[in-house]
Amino acid sequence: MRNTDTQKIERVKEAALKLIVSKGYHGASIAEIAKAAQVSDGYLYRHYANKADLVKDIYRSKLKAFHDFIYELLDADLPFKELLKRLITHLFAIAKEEPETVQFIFMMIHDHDFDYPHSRLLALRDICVQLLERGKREDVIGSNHKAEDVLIVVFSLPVKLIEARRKGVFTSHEITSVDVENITDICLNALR
Amino acid sequence: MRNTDTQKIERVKEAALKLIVSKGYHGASIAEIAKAAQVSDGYLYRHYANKADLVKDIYRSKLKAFHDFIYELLDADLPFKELLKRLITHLFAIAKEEPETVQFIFMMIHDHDFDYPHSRLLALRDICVQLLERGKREDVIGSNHKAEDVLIVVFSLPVKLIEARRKGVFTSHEITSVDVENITDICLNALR
Amino acid sequence: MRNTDTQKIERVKEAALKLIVSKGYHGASIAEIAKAAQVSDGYLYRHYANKADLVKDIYRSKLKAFHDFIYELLDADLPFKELLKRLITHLFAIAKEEPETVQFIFMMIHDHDFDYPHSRLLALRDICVQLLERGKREDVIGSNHKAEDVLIVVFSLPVKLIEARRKGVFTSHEITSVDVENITDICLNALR
Amino acid sequence: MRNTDTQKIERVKEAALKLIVSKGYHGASIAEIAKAAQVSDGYLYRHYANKADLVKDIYRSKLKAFHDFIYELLDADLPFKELLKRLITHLFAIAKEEPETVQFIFMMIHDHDFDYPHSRLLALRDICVQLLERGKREDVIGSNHKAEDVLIVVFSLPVKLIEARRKGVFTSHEITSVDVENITDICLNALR
DNA sequence: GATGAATGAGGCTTCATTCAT
DNA sequence: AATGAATGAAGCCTCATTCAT
Repeated sequence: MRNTDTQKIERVKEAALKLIVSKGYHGASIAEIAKAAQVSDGYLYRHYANKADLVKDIYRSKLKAFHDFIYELLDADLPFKELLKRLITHLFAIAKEEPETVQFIFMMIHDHDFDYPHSRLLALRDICVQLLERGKREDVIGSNHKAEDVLIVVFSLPVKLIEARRKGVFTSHEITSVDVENITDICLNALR
Repeated sequence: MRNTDTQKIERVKEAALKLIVSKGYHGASIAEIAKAAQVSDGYLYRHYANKADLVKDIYRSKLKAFHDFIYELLDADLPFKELLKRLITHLFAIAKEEPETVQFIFMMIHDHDFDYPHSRLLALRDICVQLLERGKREDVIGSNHKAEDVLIVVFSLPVKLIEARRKGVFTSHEITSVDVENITDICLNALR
Repeated sequence: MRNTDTQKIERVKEAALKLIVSKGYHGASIAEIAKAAQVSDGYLYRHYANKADLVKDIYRSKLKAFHDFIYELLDADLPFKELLKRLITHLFAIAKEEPETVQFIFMMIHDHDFDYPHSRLLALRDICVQLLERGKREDVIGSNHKAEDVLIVVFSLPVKLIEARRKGVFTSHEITSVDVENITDICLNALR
Repeated sequence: MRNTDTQKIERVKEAALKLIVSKGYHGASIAEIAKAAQVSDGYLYRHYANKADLVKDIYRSKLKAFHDFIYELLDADLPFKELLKRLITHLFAIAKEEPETVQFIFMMIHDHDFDYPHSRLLALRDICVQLLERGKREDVIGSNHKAEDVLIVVFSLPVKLIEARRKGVFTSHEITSVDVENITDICLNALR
């Protein structure tokens, strides 16, 4: 029962994410989400007060999953470059395996109706600070740099590549390990 | 008459942009846009076939204005670093003076209902290629880099800073000339 | 439940028919129809894709009910004249008991937006052919006549009387059995 | 000028009739009518108080033209059968040459928003009475018949044929002189 | 707990009509 | 006299949400 329940709500979240990415927040109706999740319309309202709440929950959990992954990386005792490479590899893997998730986060970030959750903001800050410290300790990040610089470099360059490829600005080739190396180097150079 | 007309439709475009940024495409109703522009609901439909058309027009024109500015920079015979600095300065100026415009473009880029106009894609490509050539000629961009790398670096780093400041990830300080220098240097390093 | 449901949708169809007759297709708004049927606006759209669909359904069902009645008459083994009399009596009865229905069908027939359903066209053809055969077999219809003549005579004369009375061209007296006799005779003469 | 004026308003009436027939009363917009008539939207309102007035005027004038034609026939001293034949020929001719006119009248007749003009009702009555008298005088109409019977027979049978052909109930062949003879005979038989 | 029928507010769009020019 | 830009009421339809079962 608890099991069924968890599966049901997971199906709802998955369906919501996919439909919102492909049709926008308002374009994805509760009826459609419920149908795709093989759940009744009313079922949603036993778990969430309204549509926005459902979306916020998905947003929060996706961000958390990403941050959790980074914390795991930080816990493993890796050289900075290796850490960065794995982080970028992970980002590209998500973009490949569940491109809707990346799209979804992009959409939410730019939708004023959905604030970036404060707890996530704190986590993001913390992550950047830790990365900066690691980088400086290993002398791969210049002493003049701040945590904000890390944020800007590490969390925008890989993401911009994903976007550029999806849009086919120059090419639509799948992202490969060559790209990982390239982006990692660019990031390292940027922060030198 | 012609004058009034131009002002009216400009008010509509401005109101639409602002409301869409603050409430999303679907959240900004025609009624609200028209009211904010002090225009009747029907007025819109004398100029655009529908709501999407209005938005596409704004999107296209904002992108074009940005690309036009860059082309002007390219035409002026500036050293690469100076060119880059001015480009970044311009981006920050827009973000400061009309933050909604930047937000609007972000939203559109991530909204599947609104394709990036093909003509703009070509312009963007062309701009990156020209920047790459300039950079290589002056030996400030490494010979291993491609136009895509320029795109990723030049068009994501400054923009990410704008976003980080707006969200107050680390600070909400206004962006200053110090930041311009900093971001310019990071970009140059990134492409070395 | 099922019961309520059927009643509801019947109320909608009835209200739609009446309002369309009195105000025309475009004159009868969904809001008005729904209100008259004591149903919400949205209710309609759980049963029909749109307004036109609702109207088509009513149109089709009214024509079918009429054709079904004639088929029953044809199945009963009546002399041609008696058959004709009953058909005409039925038409007048409908015109008296539910004048809107007759009006509705007239309106639909002359509205280019609503095609005469093909299945009904075939039924009408079939009915005329059967009537012709019967009449010829009993020698009350001249051998020179075609099914089209039957159509023209049987389905226009009674209907034109209904219309003339409704408009009060000569009189607005209710249609009586005397009229039935009269019209029947005129029809029989016409096809002799 | 007067000339131009008359032409203009005639163009408007013609455009209105055609558009109303093909798209319905509400489907034909003033803008479209004005455009088709190469006239400004506002021009209509210098001649008619509103859209309905324009339509009423067209309706009235089309009916009048038809009645005038019949009065001319009545004035010519023709045998009843010849008179009837010419009337029917005329009806078919209109149906062929300007089918929209016939359609238009049908639509108006069944549209409760547009009353049959009283003056036309009187004319129609008068016409039927005169036809009845003629027929009786020549002994081709039975003494038992009333003016209403004439109305029903003469004004519904030919019209129903036109409709049947247009809809292709049995055939879509153009109406020919053979049909004229046939319908004339049927009418005469009907009134014997 | 779960459903899904029903609601009705609100969205986009059309178009008859007005009126300044 | 004639225009046509502008209006805004009103129409059709969608969909988040509720609630009886």
